[in-house]
Amino acid sequence: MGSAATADEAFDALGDPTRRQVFRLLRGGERSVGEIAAQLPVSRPAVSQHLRVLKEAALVSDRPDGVRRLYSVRPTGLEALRAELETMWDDALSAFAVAADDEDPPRGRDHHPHHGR
Amino acid sequence: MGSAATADEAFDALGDPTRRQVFRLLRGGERSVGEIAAQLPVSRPAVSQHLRVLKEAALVSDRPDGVRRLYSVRPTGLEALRAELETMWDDALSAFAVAADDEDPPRGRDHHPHHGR
DNA sequence: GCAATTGGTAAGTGCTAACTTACCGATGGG
DNA sequence: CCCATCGGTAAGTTAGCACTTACCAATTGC
Repeated sequence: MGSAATADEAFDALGDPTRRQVFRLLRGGERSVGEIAAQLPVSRPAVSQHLRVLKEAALVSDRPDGVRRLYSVRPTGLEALRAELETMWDDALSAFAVAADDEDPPRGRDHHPHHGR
Repeated sequence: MGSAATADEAFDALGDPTRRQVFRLLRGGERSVGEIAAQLPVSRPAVSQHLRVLKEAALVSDRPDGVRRLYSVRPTGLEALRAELETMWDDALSAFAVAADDEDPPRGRDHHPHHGR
C-alpha cells in the first residue's frame, strides 16, 4: 500500500489545474497546509485532499512539525513521469520519421535539440 | 487559431486515461479514426472528441487520406511538456537539497541518474 | 489541565466532461 | 450517378470529482 509512483498516477494528479498550483508552490520549498491554502483561492480542506492525491502519486512527501505538517516535493514521482515522457518522445520521433511531416516545417529539418541524455 | 502548445494544455489533455490510450496508439504510427476506435472500449465519436483535444494541445496532427483522415503524433506538444517537466525537476532538486529527506530511501542507494542535460 | 492552533475526515452539493445515439456532409468506387 | 464508407457535429444523459461546511483528533503553550 502507499507509494506506487506510476506514470499514470502522476499524469492524473497533475491533470488538475489546482493541483498543479499546489505542486508549484511546493517547488519553492516545504510549506504547511495552511500556508498553501492561504495563497490559493480554495479552502484548506480542499488543499488537504489535493495533497493526498499528490502524495499517492509519490509527487510529495510530508513531515510532522509540531502541530503542523510540512509538505515538500519528492523527485520519485517526477522521475516516473520523466521516464514515460522519454519513451513517448522516442516513439514519437520514430513514428514521425515515417510520416516525415509536421505541418509546420518552416526552417530546415532537425529541430528539437531534445536533451543530451 | 489553434495550436497553442502550452504545457498546461498538454497536462490537461494527457490527464485523461482514454486520451493517453489514444495517444499511445498513435505512437505506433499514423492511424485512422476508425482504427483507433476499434482498439478501444469507446465509440468512434468519443475518439473524435478526444482527438480534437489532443490536436488543440499540439500533441497530434491530422492529414486527409481519401475518405479517411489519418492522425499522427506531433513532437511540438511533447516538447512543451518536457520543458516544463525539466523546470519542475530542477526546482524539485534544489528544494530537495534544502529538505534533504526522501522518507523513502530503502534498498536503492544513489538513485535518480537524472539525465546529462 | 485547559484553551488554542493545525490539519485530516465526513457528508453533501453542483458543475464539468466523458460518453452515448442520431444525423449530416464529404469523398470514392461501381 | 448512386450508394457505401468515413468522420465530424449536435443533443442529451450520467458519473465523477472538485469544492464546500461541520466536526473531531492531536499537539503545544500558558
